[in-house]
Amino acid sequence: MRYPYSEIEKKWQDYWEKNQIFKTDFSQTENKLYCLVMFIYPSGSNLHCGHWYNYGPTDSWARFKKLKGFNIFEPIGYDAFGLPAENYAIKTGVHPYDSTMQNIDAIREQLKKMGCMYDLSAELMTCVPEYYKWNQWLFIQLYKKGLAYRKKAPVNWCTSCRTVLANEQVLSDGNCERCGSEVIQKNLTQWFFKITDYTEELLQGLETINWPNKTKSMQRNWIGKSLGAEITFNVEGSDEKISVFTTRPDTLFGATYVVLAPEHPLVDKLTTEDNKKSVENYRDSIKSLTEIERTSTTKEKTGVPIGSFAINPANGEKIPIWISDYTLLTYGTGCVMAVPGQDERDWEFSTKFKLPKIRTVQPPDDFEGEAYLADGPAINSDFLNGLYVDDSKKKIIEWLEENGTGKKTVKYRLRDWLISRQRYWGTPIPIIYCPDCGEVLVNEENLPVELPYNVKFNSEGISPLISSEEFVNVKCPKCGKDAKREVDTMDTFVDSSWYYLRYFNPHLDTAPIDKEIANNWIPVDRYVGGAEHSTLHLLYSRFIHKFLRDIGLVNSDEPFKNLIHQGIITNNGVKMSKSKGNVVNPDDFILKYGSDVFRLYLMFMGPYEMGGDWSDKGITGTERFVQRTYDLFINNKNVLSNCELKDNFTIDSLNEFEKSVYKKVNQTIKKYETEIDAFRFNTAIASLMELLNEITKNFKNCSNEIKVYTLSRFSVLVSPVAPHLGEECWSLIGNKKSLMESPLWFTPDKNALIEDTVNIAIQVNGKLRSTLEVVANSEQNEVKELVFKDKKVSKHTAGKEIIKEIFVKNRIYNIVVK
RNA sequence: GCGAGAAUGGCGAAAUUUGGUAGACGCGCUAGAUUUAGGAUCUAGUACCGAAAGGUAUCGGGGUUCGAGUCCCCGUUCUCGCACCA
Repeated sequence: MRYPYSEIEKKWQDYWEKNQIFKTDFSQTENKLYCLVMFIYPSGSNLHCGHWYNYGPTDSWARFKKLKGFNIFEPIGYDAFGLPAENYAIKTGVHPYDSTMQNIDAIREQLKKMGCMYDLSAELMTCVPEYYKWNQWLFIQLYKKGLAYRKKAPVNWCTSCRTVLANEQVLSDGNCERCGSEVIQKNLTQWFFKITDYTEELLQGLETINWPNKTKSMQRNWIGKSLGAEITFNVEGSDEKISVFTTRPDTLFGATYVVLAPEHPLVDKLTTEDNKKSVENYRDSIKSLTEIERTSTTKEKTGVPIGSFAINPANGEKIPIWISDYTLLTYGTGCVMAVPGQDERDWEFSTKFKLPKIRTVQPPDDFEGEAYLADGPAINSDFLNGLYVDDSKKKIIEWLEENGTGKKTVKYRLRDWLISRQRYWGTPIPIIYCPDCGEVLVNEENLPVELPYNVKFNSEGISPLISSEEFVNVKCPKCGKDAKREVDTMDTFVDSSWYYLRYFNPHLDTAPIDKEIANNWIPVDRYVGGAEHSTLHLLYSRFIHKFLRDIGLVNSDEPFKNLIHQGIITNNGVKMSKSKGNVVNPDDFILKYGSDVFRLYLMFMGPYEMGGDWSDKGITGTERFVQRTYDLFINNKNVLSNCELKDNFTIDSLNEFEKSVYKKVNQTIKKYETEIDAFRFNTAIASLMELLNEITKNFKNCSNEIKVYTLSRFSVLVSPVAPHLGEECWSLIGNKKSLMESPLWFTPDKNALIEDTVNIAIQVNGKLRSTLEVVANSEQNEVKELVFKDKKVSKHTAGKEIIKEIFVKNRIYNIVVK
C-alpha cells in the first residue's frame, strides 16, 4: 500500500495542534532548551527551500532533544517591517500592511505543513503596535543613557532604496547589501545608537560563546581593534597641532611627510595662500568619486601638498603636509604619518611625488621588495637603533609619553549604528521637534507612536510619514506648543535585535519582556540561521542584549550561547532568488512526496553547514525509505498486542538472525544519537537506512518479542527526522499515546555494542593482502599462526626475510619483509 | 593583496575526532525476477585497468612512517570573508 502521506501528515498536525503538545510550560526550567531559528521576512514569495533547510533540520534536532527529555521552547515569528513591502506598495499600490498580513497568513499555512514543533501561542510579528511600541521604549531608554543621539555625518545613501544605510549594510564592493545598487556618500543628520560604548565587551564576549570560528573572526574583524600610538606633530609657524594614529610608532624616525584626509578641518587652517587653489581643485576632483573608487586598492594614488610643514617630534625634521584621499577622515584621527620605508601605500605615494624615503628597519640582505614590513633591527632611528620592532615600539612610546608628544592608544574600526531610515514601513522614532524645546522624547505613557495607515508612498527619498498631517503635527510634550514629529523610522535590525526575548510573552503590555521567564530561559541554547547576518543582526543583538542587561532587564551577557549556520542551497551554482527566477518551490515537493520526504531529503543531501547545489535526483532515495518503513510497520501492525515490550535481551538467548538485528538496533541508537546531536543529519539518516536494510534481511526469522523491541526503537529513531511517519509507526504497532505527547528515548544495551568477532586486515609491507576474522581482542600470538597459514600472505612473504611484524589489536597485522 | 575553508567513483557523499581493510548510505547504471503495463517492487552487481593473477586510485609534487584521504612542506583550482583601517 502506498504511504498516504497527505492524510497521515494532516492527521498528526491536527493532533499536535488540538492537544497543544508544543505549547511550552515555562515553569519547568531545570531541563529547559530554547531552540531558535531566525524569524521569517514575510515576502510575497513565501517559504522557499532556504527556509526549509533552516527550519526542518533544526526542528529535527529539537525533536530529538524533546524525546530525550528536554523541555523545548521552539517559537517562530515574522520580521514584518522592511523595504520590500514598501517598494511593492510604490509599484502596485497595495499597502504594506495589507500585503504583509496576507503574506503572513500564507506563510503560516505553509509552516503548518512542515510539521515543526512551533509553539503557536508564542508567535509574534514586528509590524504591530503591540511589538514596535517596545522598539520605541527601547529607543527612549537608550536616549536617556545617551546611547541614542542625532548627528550630522557623512552617511551611506542607497540610490535605489532612497534611504541611508548602516556601514554594516554596505557591501565591500560599495553596493547596497539589500538591492546591490550603488551607495553614495551624503552629509545628513541622522539618528545613531552608540554601539561603540560596548566595543571592548563585544570583542571580549566572543571568547565566551560557542559560535563558528569564522563568524567570530568576522565580528572581530568588523570591530577592528588595533593597538598603536597617537603622536602629536607641531606645525611650523602655527599653534595648530596634528595628531596622527599609527600602529608603527617605532618607525617615527622614518616619517618623511604627513597626510591629512582632504575633508579634515585642519586643512582649511593650514593651507598656505599659494596652495589654496590646488587644494580646492583636488577636493573638487574627489567629490565626484564614489566610496568604491576612493578606497579601491588598484586606484593610483593622488594628492597635493598644502604648503605648510609639520615637525617630526622625534628628530625635529621639517616635513611637508599633504592631503590625499587614501587617508580617511572616519578612521583614527584622519591623519597619517607617512613612512615609505615601512609602508607600501606610503612607498607608492612617495615614489610618485618624489618624496624622501628613509628605512628604519633593516631588511635582510636578500630582500628585494620596496617597503619592508617585517621584523628586524631598527636603523636610522637614534636611540632605537638595534632594537627589534616590539621592543622598539615599547621604547618609543615611553619616550613619547615622557616628552608629552604622544601616548599608547587603541583604535577600533567599529562605528556607531545608524538607525534612521527615510521610509514608511518601520517603527516611528519617538521624538518630537519643538521650536522652543528642541528635540523632545515622547513620554513613555504615550507609546506607541502608531504608524498612520494613510500616507503617500514615494520614491523621492523623503519619509512618506511627512505626508500625514495628523501624524506630523503634535503638541510638544514639554511646553504644549505646536511641534512636529520625527518622520524617519528605525532600521528593521532594531526589531530583530531583541525579538528572541519577546517570544516568551508577545502580548505583554506592561513591559517589553516577561523578565521572570526570560531570566530562566535565556540564553538561547541553540540558534540556527544564515551566515549572512554575521556582522549585522548578530552583532546588533549582542549589543542590545548587553544594554538590556545594564538596565536590569536580562541577567545574562550574551543572547546566543550556541550558533550554527545552515549552508546555502544553490541552483546550478547560483543563489536562488526571485529576481533570477531560479527559485525551487518546496510546495511542489510537499504535494508530490509529502513533507517528511522533503525534510529527509534536505537533511540527507550532505553536511548541514555546507549546503550545496539543488538537485531533486536523489529524492527517490528518501521516498523509498519512507515507503519501506511504512510497509514494515503495516506488516507488523499491532504487534504490541501479542507481546510485551522488553527492556533488553540476553544475547546468548537469541538465534543468529535475532542477534544480528538486536546488535544493529543498539549500534544504530548509539550512532544516531551522536550524529543528530552534532547536526550531522546525513549520517544519522544513513544509519537508519542501514538498520532498515538489516531488518528487511533478517526480520522473518525473528520472534515477536524481538520485533516489538526493534520496531519500538525504530519508530522513536525515525520520529525526529520524519515526525509524521514516526508518530504513525509508533501508533501502528499499537501504542495509544503520541510520541510527542509522552516523549521517550531508548538507551542502547551496552552488551549489544560489543562485537565478539572482528575482521583484521593483513598487510605485507603496508599493502592489504588478506583479511581474517578473529575473536575480538585476540592477542598477537593468537593471530600469528592463522596469518602465516593464509596463502595470500605466504605468497608475498615466500623467500623473503621478515624484518618486523606490527600488530594492532582488532585492526591490522602488518608484516614487513625484505 | 591578506585571512579562513575546501578538493575523494558517473553523481550527492562516508571514513579526517584517534594515521591502521578508502568509497558507508543514497542516486544513477547493468543483469535477473515479478507485473497487462509502469518512472512500481524485489534480488544480485557496480572506483578504475585487467580474462585472471595482480596492478592503480582520495587535486598535483615532495616528505615523515611498518602503514597517510588523515600529519608536515611546496604548488594548482574553487568557495567564503576582509580589503588604501594608518
